[in-house]
Amino acid sequence: MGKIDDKKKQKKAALLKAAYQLYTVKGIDNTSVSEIAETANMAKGTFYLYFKDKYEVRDSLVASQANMVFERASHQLDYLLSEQTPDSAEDLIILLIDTVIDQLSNSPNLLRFISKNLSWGVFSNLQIADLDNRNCMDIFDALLEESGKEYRQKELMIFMIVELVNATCYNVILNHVPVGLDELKPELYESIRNILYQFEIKEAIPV
Amino acid sequence: MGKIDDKKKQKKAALLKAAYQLYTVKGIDNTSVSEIAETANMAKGTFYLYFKDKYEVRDSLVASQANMVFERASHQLDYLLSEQTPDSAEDLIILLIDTVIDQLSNSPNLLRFISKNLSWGVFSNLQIADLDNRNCMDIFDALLEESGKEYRQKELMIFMIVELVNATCYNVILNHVPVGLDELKPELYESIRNILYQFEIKEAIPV
Amino acid sequence: MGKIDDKKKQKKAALLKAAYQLYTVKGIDNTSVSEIAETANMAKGTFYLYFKDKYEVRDSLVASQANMVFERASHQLDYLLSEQTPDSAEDLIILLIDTVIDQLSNSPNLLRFISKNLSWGVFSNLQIADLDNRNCMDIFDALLEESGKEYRQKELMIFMIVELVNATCYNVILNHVPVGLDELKPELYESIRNILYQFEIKEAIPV
Amino acid sequence: MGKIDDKKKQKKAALLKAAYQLYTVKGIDNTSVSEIAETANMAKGTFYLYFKDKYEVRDSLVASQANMVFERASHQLDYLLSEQTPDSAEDLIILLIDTVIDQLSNSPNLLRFISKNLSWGVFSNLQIADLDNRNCMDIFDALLEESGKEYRQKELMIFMIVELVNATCYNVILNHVPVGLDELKPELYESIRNILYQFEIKEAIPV
DNA sequence: GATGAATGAGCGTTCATTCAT
DNA sequence: AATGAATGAACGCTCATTCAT
Repeated sequence: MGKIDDKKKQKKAALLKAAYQLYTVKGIDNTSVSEIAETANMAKGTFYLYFKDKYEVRDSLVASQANMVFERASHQLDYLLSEQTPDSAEDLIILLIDTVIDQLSNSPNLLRFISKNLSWGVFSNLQIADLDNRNCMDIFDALLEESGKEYRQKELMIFMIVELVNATCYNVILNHVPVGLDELKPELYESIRNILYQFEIKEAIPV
Repeated sequence: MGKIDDKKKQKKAALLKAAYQLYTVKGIDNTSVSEIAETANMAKGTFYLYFKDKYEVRDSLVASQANMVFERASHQLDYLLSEQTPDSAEDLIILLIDTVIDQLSNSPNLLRFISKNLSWGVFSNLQIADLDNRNCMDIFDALLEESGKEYRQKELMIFMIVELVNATCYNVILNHVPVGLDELKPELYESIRNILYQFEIKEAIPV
Repeated sequence: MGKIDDKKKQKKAALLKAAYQLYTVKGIDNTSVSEIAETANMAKGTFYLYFKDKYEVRDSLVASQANMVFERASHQLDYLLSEQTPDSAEDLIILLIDTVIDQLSNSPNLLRFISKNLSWGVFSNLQIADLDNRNCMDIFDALLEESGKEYRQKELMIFMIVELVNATCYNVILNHVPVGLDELKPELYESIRNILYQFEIKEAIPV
Repeated sequence: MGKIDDKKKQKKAALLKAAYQLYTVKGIDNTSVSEIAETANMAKGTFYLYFKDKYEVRDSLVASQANMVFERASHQLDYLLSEQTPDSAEDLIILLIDTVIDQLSNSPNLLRFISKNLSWGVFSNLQIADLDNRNCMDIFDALLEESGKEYRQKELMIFMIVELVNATCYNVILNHVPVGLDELKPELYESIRNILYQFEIKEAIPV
C-alpha cells in the first residue's frame, strides 16, 4: 500500500516539477495543463487526478519553493555560525537575509516566481518543515530574542524589512536597475539596521 | 471636423475606462478584448481601430494613471505649501509621498493596477504633462535641491524609498496586513527619514 | 487497441471526405475548418487533432486522389491488355491516357480538384502505392521501353503530353467548350502520337 | 461633364492598377478591399462606388490585361513583318505566339494572373480594342486565311494550341520545370506545326 | 461624390474539462 | 489508476460592407 502511495507521490512531484519549470519560464497564463502533463510524461487526464486546476498547482508550488529557500538559508546560517560568531542579533538577521538574497540572485526564475505569487499573508505563516514546522516569523523572532534587546511592533518591523528586501532585490536582480546587486547590498543592509534600531525599545536611562 | 475627432476621443476614452475597470477587477490576462468592447458598448472590431491589442491599452493606462496620481500629488503639495511652511526638505518629500498614499488608499484598484504594471524603469522616466514634462526623478531632485543638503547615489536612494512605500502600502491598503494604514504611516515615514539621512553627505567637521 | 485506431482512421477519413466535397464544390479558400468539421459531424477542435490546417488536408487529398486515379488506370490497362493486344507502345500510352480521361470525365469534381492542385513537380514524383511505389514517370518510361524505340528528352515529352491532356480535358469536360469530349479525343490522341513521333530518335538510314 | 467622367475614369483606373499589383503579388484571396483602396490612395468606401466587390475587379482586370498582351503582340508582329517576310502562315502564327510568350516570360506575375483567371470562354471572345474590336479567334483566323490553306475544326485546333502553350509555359516560366524556356520553345513550336498540319485539309491528289 | 468610423459575422486556433475505455 | 480522444466555448483578430457626414 505504501508502494502505491509512493507512486502517487512521485506522480504529484513530477507534475509539480514540470509545472514549476513551465511557470517560471513562460508564466502561468501561458502554460496549459496539456503542457504540464506532457512535460511530466503523463496523459492530460491524469493531471486532474492530482490537482483541481493549474492554479492549485501554483499555490502548492509557492509554498514549497519558499519553504526550500528558507530551509537552505537556515542551514547556511547554522554553517556560518559554526565558523564565526556574529557580533549581534542585527548581524544574524542580515546574514540570514544575505543567504536568501544569494539564493534568489542565483535563480532569477525562482525570484520572479516567488515575488509574484507570495503574499505577506502566506509568507508570514509559512511552515518550514525542517525547522519543527516553525514559520518564518518564528525564526525571526528567535533571532531577535537572542539579542537581548526588546522590539515593539515586531511583525510590522519584519514586514517592512521583508518588503524592502523583496522589492529592491526584484528590480535589481531581474532588471539590473537602478544599480547592481553589489551596490545595493551595503545600502540595503544599512537601511535594515536603521529599521531595526527604529523599532528597538530603548531603556529609559535611570537618573 | 472637430466633431468627429471629439467622438473618436470619446470612443478611445470609453475603451480605456472599460479596460481599466476590467483590468483592475479581473487582471489583464483574464480580460478579453470582447469584454472590453462590450463594456464600452462597442463592437469588437471597433476596439482594433483604436488599439493594437489589449497590452497597448494597458501601457496607455499605466502611463496616464500614474501621470494623474503625480499631477494631483503635485497640486496637492502646492496647496499645502500655500497654507503652511514645512520645516525641511525631508518634510516636503514625506508630504508628497503622503498625498500619493492617500490617493492610492482611496482607490485600491488604482493601487493594484499601478503596482502590478509600473516597473522602476517606466516610473523613473515617467513624464508628467502638467509639470513641463519633467519626470518623477526630476521632481524628487528638485525637492532635494531645495534642502541645501547633498546626497550621494540619489537614484538608488529614491529607488529604495519608492519601493519601500509601494510594497508596504500595497499589502497594507489592499490586504490590511499586518497593520492598518494609520499604524504603518508613522513608522514608514520614520524609515524614509532614516534612508534620507543614510544617504546624506555629512560635511567633515573642521578641526 | 485496434478498436481505437480504427475509430481514428474513420475520423480522419471522414474529415478527408468532407474536405474533398467542400473543396471541389467551393474551393479551398472558401471552405472553413468549421465547415469541414461540421460536414464530418465533429467538433471544430477535433479537426486539429488530425490535421495542422486545411492546407495539410488538401495536400493529403491531392496525393491520395491522384494515386487512386493512377491505380485504377493501371488496373484497367492490365484488364484491357488481357483481352486484346495493342499494336504498339503508342497505343499503350494512349490506352492509359484514355482510361484516365474516362475516370476524370465521370467525376468532374475530381478533375477540377486534381487539375487545380497537382503541379508537375508533385505529379512527376507521385508514388503509386499499388505499383511498388513506382512513380508516374516510371510507368510511362516502362511503357516506352517496351516499344523498342528510343526517345530523346523523355521528361519534356511526357510533360508536354500530360499538360496538353490536362488542359484540354479540363475545359472540355468541365465547360464543354469548344467541343465535346468525343470530338476532342481523336484529335487529342492524334496530337499525342505526333508528339511521340517528334521525340522519337530515328535511326540514320544506312546508305 | 467630360471632366467629371475623366476623374471617374482615373479613379477606376487607379483602383484597377492597385488591385492588379496586389492580386499578382499576394493573390486575390489575400488581398482585402481596404488594401486596394489604400494602395489607390482612396477611402475604403470609394471602392464600392466603382466595383461591386474584389471579384468584379478581377474580371475587369483579366480582360484588360489579356487585351494588352494581344495588342502588344499584334504590334510586335506588324513590326516584325515590316522587316522580314515570313515563309508561311505557320511561321506567322508561331511568331505571334513567340511574342506572347516573351511578354509573359518577362512578367511572371502577369502570366500567373492570366493563366489562373482566363478561361477559354473568356479568351476566345476577348475583344481587342486596337484591332477594330476583333477577338482573338478572328486574329488567328485572319492569319490562317492568308496561308491559302484550308483547316477543319479551326476552333478546336486553336484551342489545343493555346492550351498547350499556356500549360507548358506556365510551368516552365514560373517553376522552371521540367526544362527552361529556351529548351521548351523549339519542341513546343514543332508540336504546334504538327497540330496545324494535323488539321490541314489536304487536297485530294487529282489522278 | 467621397469619406472612414463602425459594425459584427466569421475566421483559425487553443485548451480546460469530460468520460469511455 | 490512467488514458487521450473528443468537445465546444472562447480567444485574438480580420474584413466586407454600411452609412452618417
